[in-house]
Amino acid sequence: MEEGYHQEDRTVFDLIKGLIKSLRLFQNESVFCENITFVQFCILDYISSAEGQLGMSSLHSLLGVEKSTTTRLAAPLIKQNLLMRVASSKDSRAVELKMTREGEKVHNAVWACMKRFIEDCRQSIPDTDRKDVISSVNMFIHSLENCCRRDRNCC
Amino acid sequence: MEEGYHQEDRTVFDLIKGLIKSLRLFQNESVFCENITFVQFCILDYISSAEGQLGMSSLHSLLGVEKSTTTRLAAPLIKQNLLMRVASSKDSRAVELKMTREGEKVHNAVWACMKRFIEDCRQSIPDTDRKDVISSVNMFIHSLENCCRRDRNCC
DNA sequence: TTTTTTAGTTGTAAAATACAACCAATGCAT
DNA sequence: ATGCATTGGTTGTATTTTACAACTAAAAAA
Repeated sequence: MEEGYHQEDRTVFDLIKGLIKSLRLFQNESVFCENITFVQFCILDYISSAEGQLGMSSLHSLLGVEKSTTTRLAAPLIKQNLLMRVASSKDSRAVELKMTREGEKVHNAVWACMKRFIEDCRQSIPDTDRKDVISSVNMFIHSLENCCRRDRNCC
Repeated sequence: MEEGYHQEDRTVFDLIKGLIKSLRLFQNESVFCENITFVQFCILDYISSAEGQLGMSSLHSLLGVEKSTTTRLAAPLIKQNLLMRVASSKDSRAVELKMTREGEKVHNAVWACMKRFIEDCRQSIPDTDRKDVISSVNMFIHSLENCCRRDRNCC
């Protein structure tokens, strides 16, 4: 009983290592596509999904990083004129990020590129398993997030 | 048909974003546990699994990073006397990393800590779904790796 | 009205990561 | 045996992500 659980602990850890390794392609720090990084593309994508405008604090929640990190991640996109900062009408402390016309173009171009990669992924998974895979990966993500939320005195 | 595929592209991309977000806890750059980072722990773990000794080029394959990165990642572990460099008997260019007694202690301590986290993860997933989840996440990892291997002129 | 919380920026700093360049050892082709 | 290609690994250089602390000002709560 104890032995079986031990083995499964190892299996879960191997999954985590495997995921980190295979997802590293996306988190590669060098320029990813159209002169932006993968995380920067994610930002454009979140804003695109929010009808072209999103508050910094919403964005920081979506990204799951510190507020300071969100400021730094958005800065190159503002500099490249893919996003613009807009004062919030509701709270004068707050800033909203708005997609520019240029930002839409870059978002679309990178998404077109991304789709080719995703289609390859999809084709690697048999049709019959696909829904199970999607459902199970979501379940795994939620279990990871569950654990991240708990108080810990270590790790 | 086209519409359905489009929607599924989005779903896969959302999975990738979700995974990157939830795995970020591990890749947090601050010290993770026992004065080492998560990736450094992975290195100790790979070496532990290889009976305490592993070549640099094997390690760089397992990690999925550039050789230069492997050198940098191992350096703090050598400095902290958790690993030691050993010349290869087969190829005088090659270096092998050997676990020290201290390294074993740290590896065991961090693994004990890691197990608590993994047990939480495991408990979040219903018993009935667990094997499916493990199998499906593995399938997803393999499909990502499949795509990473293909030649690309972009991304 | 006062205190607490929140929004976001900036200073500072660390870790991971890559590419180029390099040197020497090994493997391969002739 | 010789010459060329490949491999093993390091170092220089540089970028991105990321966090914590400190700060200011606005909003919310007591």
